[in-house]
Amino acid sequence: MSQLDTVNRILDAAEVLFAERGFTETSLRTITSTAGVNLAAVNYHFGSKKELIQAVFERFLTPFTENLDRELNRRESQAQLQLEDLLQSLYRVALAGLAREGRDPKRFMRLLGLAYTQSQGHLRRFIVSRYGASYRRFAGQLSDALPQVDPVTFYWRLYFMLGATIFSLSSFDAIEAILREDFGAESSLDETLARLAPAAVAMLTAPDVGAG
Amino acid sequence: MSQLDTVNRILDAAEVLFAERGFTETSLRTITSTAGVNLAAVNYHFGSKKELIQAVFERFLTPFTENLDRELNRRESQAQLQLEDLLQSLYRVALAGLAREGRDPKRFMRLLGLAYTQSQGHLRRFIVSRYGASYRRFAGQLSDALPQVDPVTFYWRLYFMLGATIFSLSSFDAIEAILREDFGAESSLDETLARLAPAAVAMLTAPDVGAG
DNA sequence: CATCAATTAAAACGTTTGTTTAAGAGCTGA
DNA sequence: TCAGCTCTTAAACAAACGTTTTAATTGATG
Repeated sequence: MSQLDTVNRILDAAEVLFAERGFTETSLRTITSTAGVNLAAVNYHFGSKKELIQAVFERFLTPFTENLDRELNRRESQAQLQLEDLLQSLYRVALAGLAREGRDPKRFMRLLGLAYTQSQGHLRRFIVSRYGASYRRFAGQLSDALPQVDPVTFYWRLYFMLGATIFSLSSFDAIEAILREDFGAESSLDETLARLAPAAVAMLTAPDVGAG
Repeated sequence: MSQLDTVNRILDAAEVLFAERGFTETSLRTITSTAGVNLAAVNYHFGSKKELIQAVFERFLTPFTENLDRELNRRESQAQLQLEDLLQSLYRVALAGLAREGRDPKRFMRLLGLAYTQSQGHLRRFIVSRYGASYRRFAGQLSDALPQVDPVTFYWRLYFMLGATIFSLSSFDAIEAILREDFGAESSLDETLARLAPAAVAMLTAPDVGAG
């Protein structure tokens, strides 16, 4: 087993277990025994548990933001500012790009949800410093497509949209199971994104009552 | 110090610390030293850490659902099915009711977010079994106010709405700090709810493209 | 084949965790 | 006043945690 094997086996196991249980609830012993490697391998290859967590996110977020940036470049050169298209860029191009590389987009959203809600200060700092530029660029193009919306209102709605997206997609399997039981209706991720995009657009473009 | 004092001091400390750090990241020793009581008091009065977590939620959710049920009763007797009013019931009556009883609605939303995202199976079961009826009743009235929306679409949008609400309100302080820095605009919870309600309405009533 | 660095392995480290125990204190009612 | 119950206290428990150490093993290079 080469070094690269060991590192990837650890990342694979950690990614699945973190998404299932959270960071604190997943011990290094569970990760290493699932991966079939020695306990000390984590500290040897990654340094610490914190750095392993960051590495798991790096493996997800780097291709994701690369896909997103490519799409934002394409859009910028064409000066298109269609709102629904922009969300489709986020939802389809970036997520489908992940899927094409063999990474589960649902697991990605689940991890992203954890990054927001589990109070891991180091992780938030890591993500902001590493991927904050792409996020601000996307938010900027989104804001440009909504010139009629007051900036403060826009940013609140951006967080509403993020919440709706991260929350529902990170709990996708649970919600899907409930709907399947109650309505016998199977839902795919693509189908859910096709529901989410127009709902998000409606929320972003709602008449601004100008609270405050 | 009476027994009731000890119990309440523990609940007060646990509520704040859980909301700040999460369940696993908060030790019983931190809770009891913050509360100024003996370590063993938690196991004596509550039985275990899990039951303490449930007790914290019970103290929040019981008055919240009571307020909500009262409002739903009032609406049912009047046969009003105005969508925006219904959300205002949830947002203002229930949350403002909490505030009137001295309980911080922001902390409540933060805890509710944790309940969804931190994988505490026992807590989810506790909440569903105890407060599921009120939730289904609210969802039912909301569904009745949207007769034109396909049931499966409705339920997905319900989760989108829950996500937007829980996510943005549970991170209220963090978001507010960012907006204050970037725009110098202070945001109150009431103001944010006044932004959230119409955004949620717009999302729920968006044209149903009928995905699937 | 011998050498040397990189990697793996097993074991132990010191902390921290939730929980339990056993003794003490404080109050109540007879 | 004293028995009896409730509650608090201090101490200890075993288990689990992340990390470190030291030795064995591997694989490439001279």
